[in-house]
Amino acid sequence: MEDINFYESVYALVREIPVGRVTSYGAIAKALGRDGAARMVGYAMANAGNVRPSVPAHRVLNSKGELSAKAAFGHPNRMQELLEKEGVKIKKDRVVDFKTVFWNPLDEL
DNA sequence: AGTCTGACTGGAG
DNA sequence: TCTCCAGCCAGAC
Repeated sequence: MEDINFYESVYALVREIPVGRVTSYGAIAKALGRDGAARMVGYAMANAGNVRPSVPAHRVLNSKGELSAKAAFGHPNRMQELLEKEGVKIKKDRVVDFKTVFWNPLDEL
């Protein structure tokens, strides 16, 4: 994935996230060989809404498993609802059993 | 080329 | 478990 833009790489990887699983910005950055560019991943996701095909941005959380992006989903509970609909339990804006639901692109891709 | 910014991160208190 | 802080990187101006 070096022949395309950084953003496109991010979107492509995010689209690989299995339903019912989540990952972190840092994990994605590292998987793309840009360890430390976690902030950039988040910045790229901010534009995910305009990208086609759609990107399951709600499956990308910060390293603590918190829904740090919920504010960008229109309604504050939208992101949580999407995740719970896929089987991911949320408690106080945080994924329950984050370590278990966590999807590591470096391990499983 | 310089400066600012952000859906982040890991460590310290 | 929570808050604060400095370090990070690519893109927009």
